[in-house]
Amino acid sequence: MSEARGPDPTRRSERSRKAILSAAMELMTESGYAKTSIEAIAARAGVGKQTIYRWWPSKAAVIFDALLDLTEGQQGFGLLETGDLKEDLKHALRATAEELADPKFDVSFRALAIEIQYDPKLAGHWREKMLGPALEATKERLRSAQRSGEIDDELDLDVAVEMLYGPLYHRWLLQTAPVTTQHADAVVDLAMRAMSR
Amino acid sequence: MSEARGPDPTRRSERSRKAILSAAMELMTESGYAKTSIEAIAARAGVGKQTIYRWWPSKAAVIFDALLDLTEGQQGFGLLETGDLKEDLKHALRATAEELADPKFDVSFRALAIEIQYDPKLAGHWREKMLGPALEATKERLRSAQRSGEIDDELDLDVAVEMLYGPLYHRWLLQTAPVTTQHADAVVDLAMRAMSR
Amino acid sequence: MSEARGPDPTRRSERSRKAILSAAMELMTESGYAKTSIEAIAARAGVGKQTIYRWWPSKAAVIFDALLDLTEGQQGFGLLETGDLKEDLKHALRATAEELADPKFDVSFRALAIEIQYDPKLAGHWREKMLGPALEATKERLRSAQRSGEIDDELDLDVAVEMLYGPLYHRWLLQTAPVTTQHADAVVDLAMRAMSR
Amino acid sequence: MSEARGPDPTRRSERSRKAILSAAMELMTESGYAKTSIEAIAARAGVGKQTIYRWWPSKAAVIFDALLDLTEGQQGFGLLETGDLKEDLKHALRATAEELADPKFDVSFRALAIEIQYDPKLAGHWREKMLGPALEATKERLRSAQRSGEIDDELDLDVAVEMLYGPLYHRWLLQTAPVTTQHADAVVDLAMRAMSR
DNA sequence: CCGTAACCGAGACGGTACGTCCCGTCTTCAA
DNA sequence: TTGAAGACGGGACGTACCGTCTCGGTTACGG
Repeated sequence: MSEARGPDPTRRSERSRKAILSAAMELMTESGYAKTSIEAIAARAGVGKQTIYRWWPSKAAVIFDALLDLTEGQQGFGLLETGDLKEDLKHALRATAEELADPKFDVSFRALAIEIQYDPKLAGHWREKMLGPALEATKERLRSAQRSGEIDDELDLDVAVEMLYGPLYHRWLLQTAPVTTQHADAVVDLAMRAMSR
Repeated sequence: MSEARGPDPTRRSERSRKAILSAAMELMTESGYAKTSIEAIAARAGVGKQTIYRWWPSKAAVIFDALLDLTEGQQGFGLLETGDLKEDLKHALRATAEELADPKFDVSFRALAIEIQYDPKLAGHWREKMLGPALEATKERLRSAQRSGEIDDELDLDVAVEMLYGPLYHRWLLQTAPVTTQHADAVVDLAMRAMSR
Repeated sequence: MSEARGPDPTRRSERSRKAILSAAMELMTESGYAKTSIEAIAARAGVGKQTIYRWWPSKAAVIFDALLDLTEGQQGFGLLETGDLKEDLKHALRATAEELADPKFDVSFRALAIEIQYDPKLAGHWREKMLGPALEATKERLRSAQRSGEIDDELDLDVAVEMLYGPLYHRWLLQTAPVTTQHADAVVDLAMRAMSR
Repeated sequence: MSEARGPDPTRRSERSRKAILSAAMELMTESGYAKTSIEAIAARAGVGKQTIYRWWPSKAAVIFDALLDLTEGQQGFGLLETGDLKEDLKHALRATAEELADPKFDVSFRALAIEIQYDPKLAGHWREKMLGPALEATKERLRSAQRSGEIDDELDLDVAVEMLYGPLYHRWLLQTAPVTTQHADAVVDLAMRAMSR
């Protein structure tokens, strides 16, 4: 999010960047998105407001970077390829379920899910950096399963991926029931029946 | 949302109620949730701010009622029961897809999906009045299909319902692709393979 | 200064008005004009900033009203008419000298003397309400002295008045020497020599 | 104003000094004192902010130097000594009147007249370099007139000088009427009546 | 049929946060 | 080492809304 043209990125203070990102995350979990003001982030981070406005175009962009920072260092997005498709998918979906159940993630993720409605640039970053990798990796694993004959090779993989992750997001978004690893397992078991042959 | 204790509902001005709700909807589609202020709604509706605060506890509650008002008069939530399960499900999911693709719905629905995070009372109404009926109706249709032997009667119907609606919401929420009736059909076709026998 | 068109003056809070004016005066004497921010006035007065901006167009306008409030209730501007012109003038100039020497007055008066440069509306009020009355009263006293033959009736009274007050303001503005009642007396004594016959 | 201890004056860039001073003057006449920020002066002069802060302690000090620069090269402050006191005084006062009527001078002079209230060091320079010379020269001319018997040798020359310049400054400061050479003449004519014998 | 108690429109109030401008300091790099 | 450039922590600007409050006016009901 931080590629603004004006200021000189080589002179950027890494110290401030980190302080801002972690102050943002703290405030999000403590008080939620609406009450997390730029002013409060700046104060908590011990930084001038301008230093935030210089490098990020909006509160949402700060949260986005903070969330990326949090995710970073996590697994390399590639799915396991143990030979057992069902287990590999369960592994992936359990990770997603845990993320969605983690309050740190939950609050920020949900907030960004709205903001992308109004901010096309943010929406792009969101798709490319936030969701794309995991979804693409899953699709790739399914492609490999098609090659090995485990699943139907006529299958529309986009819909298949949605059938895997969709139920989790449905539960999470609409708060109809808690998102758990058991639920993830149940989803994979059922989805496999649709994909087989 | 309008059951607050203090004021006397019998003396409530229906004229103001309607003006507020439609002003709210207008502003939401014109400018989005964040910029739709109570002040602006009051001004647009030709109403004092207090008249809003008297009857609704928050902006989200106003939007919620406005959205309900919009949905109202739509189909009676019960699913068709033509004997052809696949067609009945397609009918239902196409309706949902069209709603999600409708900007009027989109903006408000998405906004409320965040707010329920912070407002448990709203979350309750949301589940009961907004989502519950359609989801429950679908579950009921699946139960009837179990009874008639069309689908597996060991099936976990909660997960089955999520497998139907989840892919639509996934696409819509994450903006990975447009939500269309064709997509709804594809989802039903695939999900049927998981539910059969 | 407070005749702005927008807000309804009948609903104005007298309590706030007074609090603002005296907070402004306090801060002026404590910290000077530059450091007297609207924000600080509002905070000290226990008032929202908007309440200041609603009724005054600028910081200078607030100070102006505060200064007027201070002056108000003072002598009725009319000069004494004891029959002894020299004594009457000394009475008037001593009062002016005391004002100029009073820090409360000094700070605000000097600040306004700049601001009128940029704000024609303020300049008008300044001439009409702040300076005009005293100057006009002095001129009137001189006119009466002309009628009674005490002073030359060819005299240009505008210049005569300036010759009385000018030396005091010169000293005060340029800080060349302290402004005292003794100085006022000396000025009157000398000026009388120019006006006589 | 430019004698700060730290930096080495022999290495100072004359180019920058001039650019800063004239940028300051330009901005003062274009936008007034309040809107003439150090940042704007630096930008207009094509100079880093530090170069200003290195050599001047405050915005007022820059303006002061800029104003001195402007005055410099003007008449050598000494009053004419033609033998005709009245004409010599008129010559001097007309010059002052023209200065006060010149917008370039007006804006800066007025601004400094406030600042000296808060900055004793500046006040000193102001008295010594800005006002002192002209006032002292006038006093000297009056002394010479006392010696030649043209005017009363009991006269308090400080008050006499104030009686000459005071009316001009009074008009200028309080904006009661325009300051013109005609006015200067009228003042001298009247003041001469007080000083004679 | 006449108070009187409510809702209503309007909007002033004490506040919080916005996004911007500028302060004065500090750091980097070129000449 | 000076100077151009500009990032930094910070303070104030003037504006937009927040949610509460008070003000007339206008129904509409109970004595």
